[in-house]
Amino acid sequence: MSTFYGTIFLMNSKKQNSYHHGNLKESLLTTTLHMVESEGLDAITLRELTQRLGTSRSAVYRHFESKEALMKGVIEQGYTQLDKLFTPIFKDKSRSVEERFERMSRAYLEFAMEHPNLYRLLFGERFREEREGICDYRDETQATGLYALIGLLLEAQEVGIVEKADPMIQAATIWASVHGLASLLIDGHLMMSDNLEEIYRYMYISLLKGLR
Amino acid sequence: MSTFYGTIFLMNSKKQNSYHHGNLKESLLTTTLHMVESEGLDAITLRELTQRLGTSRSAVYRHFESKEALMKGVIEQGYTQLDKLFTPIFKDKSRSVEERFERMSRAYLEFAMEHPNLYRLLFGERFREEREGICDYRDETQATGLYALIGLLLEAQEVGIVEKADPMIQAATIWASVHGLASLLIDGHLMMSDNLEEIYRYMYISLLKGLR
DNA sequence: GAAACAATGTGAACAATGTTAACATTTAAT
DNA sequence: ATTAAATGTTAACATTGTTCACATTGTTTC
Repeated sequence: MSTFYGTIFLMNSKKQNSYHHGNLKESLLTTTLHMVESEGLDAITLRELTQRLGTSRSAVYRHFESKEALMKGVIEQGYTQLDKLFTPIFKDKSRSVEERFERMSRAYLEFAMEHPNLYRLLFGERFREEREGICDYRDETQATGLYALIGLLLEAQEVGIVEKADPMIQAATIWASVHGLASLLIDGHLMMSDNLEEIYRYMYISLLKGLR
Repeated sequence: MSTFYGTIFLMNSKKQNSYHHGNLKESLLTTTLHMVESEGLDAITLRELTQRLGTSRSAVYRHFESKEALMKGVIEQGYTQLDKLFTPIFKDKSRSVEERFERMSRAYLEFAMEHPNLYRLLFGERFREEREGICDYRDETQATGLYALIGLLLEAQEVGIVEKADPMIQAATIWASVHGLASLLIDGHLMMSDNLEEIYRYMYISLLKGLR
């Protein structure tokens, strides 16, 4: 995912010998996201963050009410990145429904495993309040949540590879499976990295089989 | 789950007018578990904890190397409680395999929803290191992890309601589904408490259907 | 262009947290 | 009874997020 953060270093560097940073708010969001990804949620301290940007701690409070408000902004950025990653897969009408399904679940799991810290930020136990209003699965414009999955399910129902039933409930079923596997893996509950592919295949196949 | 903590109040109260507490280590573990359950992980501070027990903060360090070591002890207690809850369901040979399956998954989900904070402590993102060595699914004596589920799956394969395949992988598939649903629910990703029963039923049925 | 104002950044302080070290008290062992 | 070990206390420390008074820069208004 090098494309995600390609512009970081330009944005982070403070304008030389200037009192004002220039675009501190943006830099704060981007750098925090970067730090979360590479070092985890616990590594985020305002001191470390502002030190990297060459500003003082209290400068943060000119742009965000609190650290949590900053994190809320970072979460928003994270979901945007997710959308950018997933929307093309969902909307790629050149591929069959089956293919899109397969690619979708794979991409989801891969994202979780390649960016465990970011995944925990977006879907984990912390920042539940900060997430409110950001990740609404009923928002049609968001591919992140359940909504895009529902569209795909409706197509799948037409093609006949998924039984006709409430797509919302089917989407929840699928999301639960994939999110559950991702969570168990990145949080160290399933220590089976050797046969991960096997597990994934079995889960994916039996998942579709169960929905047929 | 009132039975869990029936003895707390006796154990927590300090021996009157005595320098030594009596059983501080036990009280620390029990009270912390209680606090986690009722107020969440963030509410656990050594100050609040020791104040409730009538001791000083630093007394904790006579029994635990650090706060994290204390939490590790609490996690151990939590898994013990889970085992006590689940083992009878697993081993109740008076019931059919189907019944035990159904009761098991229900009990798991109910536990997560009734004790979300405790569930997060045991299975969430935090305390991954502290969990190490405690929750090993390969330990035959633990009903908590995958092992008991594997036993049940072998029975189910005999009866014919589950196809013959690697039970470890099947167990991972089931656990992922149930854990995924539980996590999404308690962390506010599925705001559908009204039709929760419907979702659960659909997921459970399609899960079994997929494994057949 | 100068003055007034808003936006943004700084430095010193604060309270809350986990942790440690030196000392006190009780219990157990010899 | 004396000594040693176990257990608890007090005072301090470093780290964290946060706030407040002040400084600097950018923008608007006349």
